[in-house]
Amino acid sequence: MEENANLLLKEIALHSGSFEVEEVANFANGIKVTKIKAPAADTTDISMQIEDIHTNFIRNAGFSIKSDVGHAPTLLNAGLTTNFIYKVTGITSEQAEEINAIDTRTKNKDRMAKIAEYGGSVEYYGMNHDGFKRNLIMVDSSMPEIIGNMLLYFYSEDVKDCDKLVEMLGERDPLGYGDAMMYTYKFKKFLCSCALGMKPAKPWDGLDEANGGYIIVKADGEILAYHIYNRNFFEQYLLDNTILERASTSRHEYMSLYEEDGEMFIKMNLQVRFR
DNA sequence: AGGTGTTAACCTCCATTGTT
DNA sequence: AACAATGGAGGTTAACACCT
Repeated sequence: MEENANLLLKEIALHSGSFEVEEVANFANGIKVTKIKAPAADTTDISMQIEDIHTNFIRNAGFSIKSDVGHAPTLLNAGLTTNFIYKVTGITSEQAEEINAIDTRTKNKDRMAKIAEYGGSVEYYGMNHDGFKRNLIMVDSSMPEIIGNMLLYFYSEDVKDCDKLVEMLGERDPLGYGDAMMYTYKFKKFLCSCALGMKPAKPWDGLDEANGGYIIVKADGEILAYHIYNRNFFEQYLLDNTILERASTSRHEYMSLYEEDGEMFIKMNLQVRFR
């Protein structure tokens, strides 16, 4: 086991992209491992029996494994479901057409900049998918608005670190709490929910699927576990190590101005990745 | 110290794969 | 067909060593 694990780690570090390691594949087949990942719908990658030495309490717990050896993994994947809708005022149809035509490599940023240049203002309006909205409301009734504002900062001001974005929320206080802590606390709950099994489109029951926590494989192969028992540490880890990402605009159909009932809107997409 | 070329890391955007 | 998860191409930026 150890020999093959080390070999595989070495090979992964050596290659980029997809490749085959025949020796390890043969070994895996030999120990009756034919699938190398859990089904996409499962958050739990591995089940372990945890024994508490203080209470002798033994239980089975599911852990989710995230690896930094290859590409940075995602915490929440983008989809049409993760689009947020914004109302845009102060932009004419002609200007909108011009803005939509911007097709630079950094078109997200550039289009937002152009809207600002033309004196347009963008304001959170709603969510694209009622199912995801429901799930967010389950975490916190203000979550759609909180994340909606956060996304707006991300796309218009080019700040992507979650911890910085939460700080900005605290300073600007879009929901009028008068208390910056509120945003940090609530957003951590959101990240935690994602980590433990909440998916955008699937109605969430609020129960933790990966009820053990996370196992993180660092880039050098070192393994560390975040147990949900230390929930505060776990949540802090998530906040400190995640960024928002711009997913494909064509694929997820966002970042284009469009008119509906004489009013103008734009969609922005949410995707969270580890850094 | 300041300029310059090279390399590595990071980003952005898009694609693929497997599942339901 | 929609969704979740992850891979990958290729450009941009930062870091570094080297030279003047």
